[in-house]
Amino acid sequence: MKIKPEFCKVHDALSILVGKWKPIILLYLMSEGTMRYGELKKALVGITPKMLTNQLRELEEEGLISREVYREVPPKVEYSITEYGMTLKPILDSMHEWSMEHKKRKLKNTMD
Amino acid sequence: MKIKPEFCKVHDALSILVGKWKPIILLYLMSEGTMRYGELKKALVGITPKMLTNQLRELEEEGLISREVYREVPPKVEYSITEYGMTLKPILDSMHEWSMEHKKRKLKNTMD
DNA sequence: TCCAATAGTATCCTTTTAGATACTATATAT
DNA sequence: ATATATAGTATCTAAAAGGATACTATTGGA
Repeated sequence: MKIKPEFCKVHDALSILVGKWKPIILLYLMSEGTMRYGELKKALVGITPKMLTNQLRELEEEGLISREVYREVPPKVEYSITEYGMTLKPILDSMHEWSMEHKKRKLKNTMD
Repeated sequence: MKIKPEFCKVHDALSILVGKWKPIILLYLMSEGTMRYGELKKALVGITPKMLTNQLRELEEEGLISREVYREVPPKVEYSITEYGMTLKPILDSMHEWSMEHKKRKLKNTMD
């Protein structure tokens, strides 16, 4: 059996999740529900406005988060996780879980 | 609460899985158990030898696959999934599952 | 003696992703 | 009239990931 990456479903799922700040943004919104642009910017230490906007747009594009603009001055924009985005939670949780074990394992190996 | 990507466990897990061909290689070895370099090369349509070697080395580095060299000519090298690598299977399976639903969803949305 | 088969390396180039930094629009409060 | 707060854009640069292509070592068999 032959295959190309484009036809690999796991590859697809990963490509939606990948981006230096995407998992963190999702996790934040999953636990907070809603956050303003500026709040996210403060929480994500080191992110540039360009990257923040970019990652948010890509997540929105996939329907994982939603963007609500309040027509005020100064501007107010709120981002929240969608119901659909929440369907990713079990996957993120199990990755978190797995990663903790992986770290332990690596530590043990370097001690031998 | 503030956070950097390096301290995000999900980010860590992803960085192990990411690479254009890594998920496919893992899935192959999970289902086949063992494959030779050349078999993988044939299966992974379009991969260059450099990339194949690179992805295999990185997966080996993490302990997810193992490499066995037979001292023969012409050379024979077999790659297999490790027991440890198999612990990723539930995660890959759920990503596969999720991705199929995601595709359906996208399709439905473009039809509206 | 020369070729075939296998599992790679080596080198150079292109594309993608991310970082740094400066700038913008606008109603409100002073 | 000016400064302020917020949510971004714009532009340029650096680093990482991936692709194309040619090359190598080895030895048993014709």
